[in-house]
Parts: sequence; structure tokens; C-alpha cells
Amino acid sequence: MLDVRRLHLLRELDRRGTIAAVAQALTFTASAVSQQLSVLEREAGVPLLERSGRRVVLTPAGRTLVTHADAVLERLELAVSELAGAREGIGGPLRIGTFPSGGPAIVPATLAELARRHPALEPMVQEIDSARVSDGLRAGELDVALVHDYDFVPASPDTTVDQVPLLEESMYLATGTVSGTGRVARGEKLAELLGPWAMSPWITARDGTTGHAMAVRACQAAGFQPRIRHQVNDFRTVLALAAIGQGAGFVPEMATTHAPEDVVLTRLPLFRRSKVAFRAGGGTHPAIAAFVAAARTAVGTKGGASP
Amino acid sequence: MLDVRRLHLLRELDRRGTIAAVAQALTFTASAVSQQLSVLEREAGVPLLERSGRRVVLTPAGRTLVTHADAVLERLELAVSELAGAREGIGGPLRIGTFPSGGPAIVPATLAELARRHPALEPMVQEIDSARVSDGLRAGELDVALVHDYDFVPASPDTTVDQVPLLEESMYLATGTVSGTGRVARGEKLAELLGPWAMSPWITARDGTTGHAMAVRACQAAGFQPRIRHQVNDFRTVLALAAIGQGAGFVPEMATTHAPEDVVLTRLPLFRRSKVAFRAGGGTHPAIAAFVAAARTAVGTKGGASP
DNA sequence: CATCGAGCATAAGGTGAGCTTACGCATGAG
DNA sequence: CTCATGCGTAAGCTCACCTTATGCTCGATG
Repeated sequence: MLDVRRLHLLRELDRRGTIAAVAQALTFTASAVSQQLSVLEREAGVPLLERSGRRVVLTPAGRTLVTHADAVLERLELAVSELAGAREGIGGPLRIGTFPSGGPAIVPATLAELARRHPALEPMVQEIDSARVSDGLRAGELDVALVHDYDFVPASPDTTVDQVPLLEESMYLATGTVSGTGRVARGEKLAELLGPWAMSPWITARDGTTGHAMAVRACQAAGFQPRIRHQVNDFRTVLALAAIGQGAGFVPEMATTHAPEDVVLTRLPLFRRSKVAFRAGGGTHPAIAAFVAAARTAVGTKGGASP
Repeated sequence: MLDVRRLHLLRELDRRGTIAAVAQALTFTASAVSQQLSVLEREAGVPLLERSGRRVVLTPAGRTLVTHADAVLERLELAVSELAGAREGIGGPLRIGTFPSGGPAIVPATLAELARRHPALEPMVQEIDSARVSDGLRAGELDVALVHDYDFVPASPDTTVDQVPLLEESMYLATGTVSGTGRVARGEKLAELLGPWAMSPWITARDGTTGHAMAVRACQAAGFQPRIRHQVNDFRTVLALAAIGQGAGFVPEMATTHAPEDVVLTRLPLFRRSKVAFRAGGGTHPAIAAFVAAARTAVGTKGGASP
């Protein structure tokens, strides 16, 4: 019988790339991980890893074994979800990850709703980069997370994480009221709307984020390379900068409600989809289901089931 | 993360009924099993067992957890099968269980074929009652087993064991050549064929076997209760007893090839199906696949895939 | 009804699996 | 060249898990 804990290590190695990273993520020493993987390899009777430079990579046999590990761990997650459902009442800690812009907008309303429905639940919120969400979920640091993706930036498919759609918002172009320049958008297509600001400085999210990638690719799709002057994640700051003529930027609908008066907002045919993510198999966990329901109520989603 | 070893114990408890039986099957003490199940229950946070008299029974939550355990263990079995497939060559021990009548007929031919194709394989044959096959498979005492079922005796569905059909034989009625009694079967229906021997003594397999149950139910279906005089599992003995007028008995086609001359054999519209059984998920294991293929060759099955 | 064995749970103690620390070696960056 | 990074092995320690011992309850049996 293969040891599932060792399969878990193999899966993490496949995801994270180095034994040292696995060890750090699971709060072990690298030595322990190395030893356990050696045992797994001996049990398997087939080479699962091979050195590549100073790292290790999985052999084909190792990679197919990871797919089995995914299936097994997903089923175990489903089992704990059902057990939690059998326990009467919803309570205990719930570790919630959120993208930074979800902080002011979605999270408070969701937590308020959640507290009203399930007072015994102890939500623990933590800001986290979208790219690190799936690691955090798998490592058990997070139970559920608010994530989003944009047009032009497809979310990488990850079989270890399930997602439920929460909200779809239009993106807006935020610009200053520059008098006399004649830069006014006409038309409905993205290229027509963005075109007038091809030469303008731009305000985007920080490099390495999906928001940054979205901004660059949207401008490229409109036929130009944006000159990025400011890199700011906070949309209120983006709006404030745009208002004083420091450049053009993208903000989601959610951020437009309290925009400064002297900022010009143009709705774009470009969308941001917010989702709730959790470990594959965890969708039936009552606390997670409750979080999803509360979030939907908070943002006003009209029904709709999982993808 | 639920411990799969403990889930395995819970599954065995569900199947075997008592903690003591589980302990014996897995060569533990009952105390160890009890302790591990207690830990599992604490981890689950839900009562999984409850005392019932001096035994324990699973709660509904416990039983649903067993279905998850089945799924997880099947997937792990599939994983080891694939790993064995990745290892080049087929070899090592293969523990084979067989019903007693398979001993002389099917097993030698199968092993000969197997040895020709895979000399490195070390088959280990062991006679085993049909009723104990699935326990033996799950406990790892057996890797593969020859089993059969009869009309009137449906095999109990068991999700932890997969089966592949191997052979379907007609059953024959074996009787003596009693002169002058006028007991000659006319017709094609079971009742017509068995009817003349309603008052005869009968020779069946030993009580508690599927062969015994089949004989009784076939006679009941024909409208009478058989008076059982002899209980013998060996079909050659059945034929010899029938030949000397000691009663009527059922034998499978396979046993009729070297029947005594003074026995009367009547083909019945009643069938015995032989199958190869193995742990769920084990069908892709190369040694098991090789055994199935060899057995099919040995008995002359014409193709056909799993059920 | 009294007795006894079967079955399970708990307490106490021993042992090995699995962890950490320590160290050596190879690789690739600066 | 030099050094940091990453992996593997050796040695030792700790705790999880198993066994033994014991008690309790239930149900079969005379």
C-alpha cells in the first residue's frame, strides 16, 4: 500500500519544483522530504525522480503517479467535507485568502453576512497574491480564497483547485480631465477606446500580478505598447493619480463607486471575473459552501452553480 | 488529512463486522485496531461507531466514510498497478486463489501457459472458499482468484473486487443407470428434467458452499425439496456415487470429460460462470492482466472484455 | 439464574518509523 | 575562482503505534 503522505510530498515536489521548497511549505527539513521520497521510490520500484543539475525533476512514472495522488487527495478532501457536514452546526476557524482589492469591497460584506448566518464560524482573513493561492490552499494555510482573472490572462488550469464564479465586472478606463487635448474616446471597440491614450503614460498594477499582465495585453491588443509610469495595486490610488493627470489606468467597476469627481471613467468591453477557490473536493464542506453563499449574497450574484 | 491506514481499518470493520475479526485478518491485536479507530473517530469529529450488544456497528457517517475509503483505496491500487506496469518485465510472486474444482481443471493449464509467457513470475496457488475470496483479496493474502457463480445464486455485488468472465459452462445432471424404473427425463425445461428425480436421494456440494445453495434452489425451482444424502465437493466423487445409484447430482461440463461409463449425464438449462477476481483497480496490473490472459487461453475463452 | 466466553475499551510500557541536526558533494551564479 | 544553493547520507532522538495486561458488558448455555 502506497503511503499517501509520501504521495502528497511527491505532488508538492511536482508543483513547487525543489525539495527545499516542499520542505519549507510543509514546515519540514529538506532532509526529511528527501528521505521520504527515497522510501516512496523504493516502494514504487521505479525511478520517480532524477537529478537535473542541482535540482530534481520527476520522471514520467513520477508524473503519472502525481495524477493518482491528485485523485486520492481530492477524494480524501471530499470525505472530510462530508464529515464536516455530518457534524451539526457550522463553526470553527475558516482561513480565507483574498486578493488585495477584495479587501475593502467584498470581504467585509461577506464576513458580515457570514457572521449573521453562522456566528460560530471564526473567519481569518489574509491577503495573498493570486499566484500563491493554490499553493496556500494545498498547504492547508488557506481553506478558501477570493481570486480573479481577467480577459487576456487566462487562469492556469489546476486540477487541485476548484473554483466557483462569484462576480463579473466591467473594467473601466480611468483618465484625467485634460482640457483641450481632444483626447476623447469614440466607438465601442477596445482599440477605439484605448487608442487615444496610446501615447499617454499608464498606471498599472505592480509587475508580476495578473492585473499588470492584463493591462499590458489589453494595450497590445489595442495596437500599442503602454508606457508604464506608475505601478500601484490600490485602485483608489490609481483613480487619484488618473484624476491629477498622471496617466491612464484600468479599474474594475467595483472601484468606481467612490471615484474622485475629476476623473473620467469609460466603460470598456473588458471583464474581470471574481471567483471563490478551494481545494478540489472541498466544495461540499459546509463552511466553504456557507462562505460561497455569503459571498454571493454580499455581491448580489444571481444564482448559478459551480462551473 | 485523514489517515488512509485508519480508513482501511474502518472499511474492514464494515466488511467483517467485528474489531476482533479485523485484527485477526490484518495480524494486529484487537486493542491496536480499537485504538486506531478511536483516533479516526476523534479526527473525524463525528461518531463513526456505536456499541450494539457486545459488538460495534458503523453509524451512517461511518458508512459513508467507508464509501470514500473504497474509492481512495481503489485509486491507490490503480496507482500500484501502473507502477508495476512501468517496471519492465513481469515477475515476482503472484498469489492465486482458486475454488477446489478449479484445481485439476483450470489451474494447471493456466500456470503452464503463464510460465511459458512470463518465466519470472512465481505463482503461488491456494485453495479457498468462494465466500472468503474477497476478504483474502482485500487482506493482501491473495492477488487474484478464480471464482464462480451459478444461476439461482447471484454473486453478492462487492465494489472492492472486480471480476472478469472466464468461462460459462452448462451444468449436467448425473444419475445412475437404474434399469426398469422408467425415470427418463423428457422435455427441455428444468422442472421437466429434474422432476423424475424428485424422490431420489441427492448428492450435493457441502453445506455452506455456493454449489450446495445452487442445488437446493434448482430443485426448489423444479418444484421439490431435495432429500440430500451425500455432501461432497469433488465432482469425480459425485459422478462415482451417481454411477452406483447413490443418487442424483449436479456436475459442471468441465467434470464430464472423464465420467464413468455407467453414469447418465443430462445437459441442463443451468449455467456455471467462472471468473477471475482481483482487487478493484488491479485490472491493469501487468501480472494480473497476464494471469487473466493466460487463463482465457487455457480455457479457450473467445475474447470479450471486462464487465 | 448462574456461569462463562466473546468482544471491546483503557492503561502501561517497548520499539521502530520518521524527524532533526550535522556534514559532504555537486552545480551554477557572480 | 568563490560562494550560495540544493540534494543526499549518517547519526541520534522522539513520539506514534503496537503489544501485553486488565476490566467491563453482553449474550449464549446449562
